[in-house]
Amino acid sequence: MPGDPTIHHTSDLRGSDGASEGASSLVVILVGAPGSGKSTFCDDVMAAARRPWVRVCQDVVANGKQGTKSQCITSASAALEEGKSVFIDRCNLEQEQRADFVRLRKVQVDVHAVVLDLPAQLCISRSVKRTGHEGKLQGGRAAMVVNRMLQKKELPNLTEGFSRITFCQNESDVKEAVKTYSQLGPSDILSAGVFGQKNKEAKVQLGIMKFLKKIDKPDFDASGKDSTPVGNLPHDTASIQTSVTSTCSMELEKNKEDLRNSNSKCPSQRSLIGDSSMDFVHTLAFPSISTADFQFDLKLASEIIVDCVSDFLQRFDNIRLVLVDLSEKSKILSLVRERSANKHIDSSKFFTFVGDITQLHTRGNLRCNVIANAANWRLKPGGGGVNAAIFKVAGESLQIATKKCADILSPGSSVVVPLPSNSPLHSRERVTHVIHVVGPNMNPQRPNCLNNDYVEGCKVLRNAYSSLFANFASILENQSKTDSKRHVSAISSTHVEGTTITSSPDSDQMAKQEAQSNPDRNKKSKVFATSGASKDKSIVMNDNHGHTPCNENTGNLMSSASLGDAVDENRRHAKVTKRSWGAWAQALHEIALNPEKHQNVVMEKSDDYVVLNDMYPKAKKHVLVVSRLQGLDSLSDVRKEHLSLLKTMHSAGLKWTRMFLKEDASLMFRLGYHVVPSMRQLHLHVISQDFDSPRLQNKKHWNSFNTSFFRDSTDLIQEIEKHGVANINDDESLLKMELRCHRCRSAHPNIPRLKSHIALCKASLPASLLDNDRLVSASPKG
DNA sequence: GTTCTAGAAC
DNA sequence: GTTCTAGAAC
Repeated sequence: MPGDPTIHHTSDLRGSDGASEGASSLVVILVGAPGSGKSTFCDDVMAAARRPWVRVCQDVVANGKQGTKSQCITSASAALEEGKSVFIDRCNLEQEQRADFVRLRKVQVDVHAVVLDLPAQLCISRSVKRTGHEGKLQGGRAAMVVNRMLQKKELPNLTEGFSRITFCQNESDVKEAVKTYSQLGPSDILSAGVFGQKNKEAKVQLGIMKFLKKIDKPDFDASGKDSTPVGNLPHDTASIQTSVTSTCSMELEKNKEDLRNSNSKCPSQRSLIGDSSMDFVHTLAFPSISTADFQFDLKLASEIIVDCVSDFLQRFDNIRLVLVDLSEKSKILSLVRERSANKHIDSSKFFTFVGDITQLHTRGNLRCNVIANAANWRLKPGGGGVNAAIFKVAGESLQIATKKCADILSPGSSVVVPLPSNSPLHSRERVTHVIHVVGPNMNPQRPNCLNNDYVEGCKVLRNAYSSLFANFASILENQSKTDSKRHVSAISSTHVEGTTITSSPDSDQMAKQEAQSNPDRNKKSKVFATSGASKDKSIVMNDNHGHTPCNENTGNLMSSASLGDAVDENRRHAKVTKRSWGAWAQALHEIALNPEKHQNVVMEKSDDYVVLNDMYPKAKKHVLVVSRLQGLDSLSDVRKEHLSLLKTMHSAGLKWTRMFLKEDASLMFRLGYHVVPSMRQLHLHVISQDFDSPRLQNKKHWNSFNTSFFRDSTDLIQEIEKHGVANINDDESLLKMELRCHRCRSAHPNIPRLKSHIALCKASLPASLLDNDRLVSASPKG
């Protein structure tokens, strides 16, 4: 072990004796300045490794070229999926730079840090001397860069989410660490904690790791009661090493399954979550999401439920999850029971329950402090089923409390609402929190259903449960913080050692405390499920993505709400609220309404539309067909009555493509609309697919034409014919997606590189563009 | 929509 | 140090 190579090294490296179901993968985040030897460390470990490793290096992640952080995350996730362990080989000197990689942690995936904290002088001299460095950082300027970076250095801390941190401060430390990791067999597990840190002053905060059950509590008394306030945890590295390699810890890691099934075997196994009295177990009761009104396939749903439950239970002790349904004959309950038994899930931690979720305590004699609601996207009472029942029993106070937390909820996400104590659900049923969840809709009788797209549906349903459980955990975490604060204050005021606080705080009080510890929680927000593999939905749930309030942007509200009676609601809503447009967004509106004043730019004019060149073309050919109908500003305003206008505009666009193709037969075109237009007045983009233009300058430009932010005119016409309204996903995070070539789908770190690539890429455009006449070219379907 | 610019990343 | 992004202002 670095710093003290002999201590605990043998016990440090332990096999799991085949007890675990599968090998645990590792994410090892290297932390160090350029020249600290990160790549060499990876190479040395991988040369002698006893498990499969993948090195993810930002300098080469994009097909051998420098890539982006999100590409690194994608690449790391892919390696983990394959059961490989991953080195994150980038500087990672600041906490923020590490955070996204720490989020790769999940069941069967631990995240470690290896800090190559070598003398700055050494790093600099190595950086200056080297040649052919992947990151092109070498020679004279290296010294300055390394110095600057080291000034910002933030050494990693367990509270960031690492289960193990190894500090290396000299070559022999590095050698030891290389040995430790290279000897790690496929199912071996390294013990948790901080190793090799010389600085005794360094604070070690273990609260979060305890919460995540990733490390043992370093100190507990013989009675097994948690008597050590966080502030009293040993800061001395040696004592941490001793505690994490105790017999109890060995058992814990050797056979997690056995220990999960028995709280009594190892006192330290008891989680410190929430209620410190052991007679109450935090319990979340939840209905099956999406399988009633939204008609999600029961078998698939049962698989997802059990998988998500199983994942979650591996992380937490002293909690219970209960799936509730009204009828004994419930198919979903029996499917879940069957699958759960097959997966050997501890039935004391997860079980099904027949009864009314609003009367579990009084009628069912089942104490559940948190219940989930299968909510609608508007978070409104009414409708039917569980949602109506919960709002009815909880009374108006739940509506008010909900309004304080969120406006709307998108499928796949959830929001926690602390239940005021005056709610009957709180006083009678002892429920302190309701978590509203929205799942995917598979019911064709409802607008915007997923049309049997079970790939997307399963993804959304998984997200819904992950979000629900993570939010349940967040309640416990907040309560745990509250308890631990109280605990500390109790000890300091009375000096009675070992006192445990058994009172459960009033939820109003707790809500206030929560608001203090998490200011965003009570912020009124829309809650959107984020898309993109790099984001961990289960971690950030109450994320306000910066969308404008509903009354300022009808379009935004409309299509983000893609469920149930969203369309009707928006029609009503659209009548009373209109999006406001900035002065700069009025240009097309002005031209469309007064084309005679703009003869210099108008190339064609009819009663229905005008055609003009886009003032800032994003390709060789880029024209706009602008509707002249007043009040029709964007796709979200389009209804069946506009169908013929849309068709007329499409024909006009096609006419112009034919003219362009006569000039240059190699061009290919798409005709479509931006889901959220920047300029007022409905306008159709006719754009050649070369994207060869100096005006294409940023990510937003690219993604607005190369993600589902761009909707093909033909598809929209079809949708409006069928449903009377366009099915649009206006998630503006689409505009921030990684940059991918529209031909070969390769990812690129920035716009200049993407542009160099697309200038050369000879791959065909995706086959999907050949469907439904989305692509217009000189030789049809070519 | 663009332009400007601070600051992130290396 | 340079390159590039992303947010503010218009």
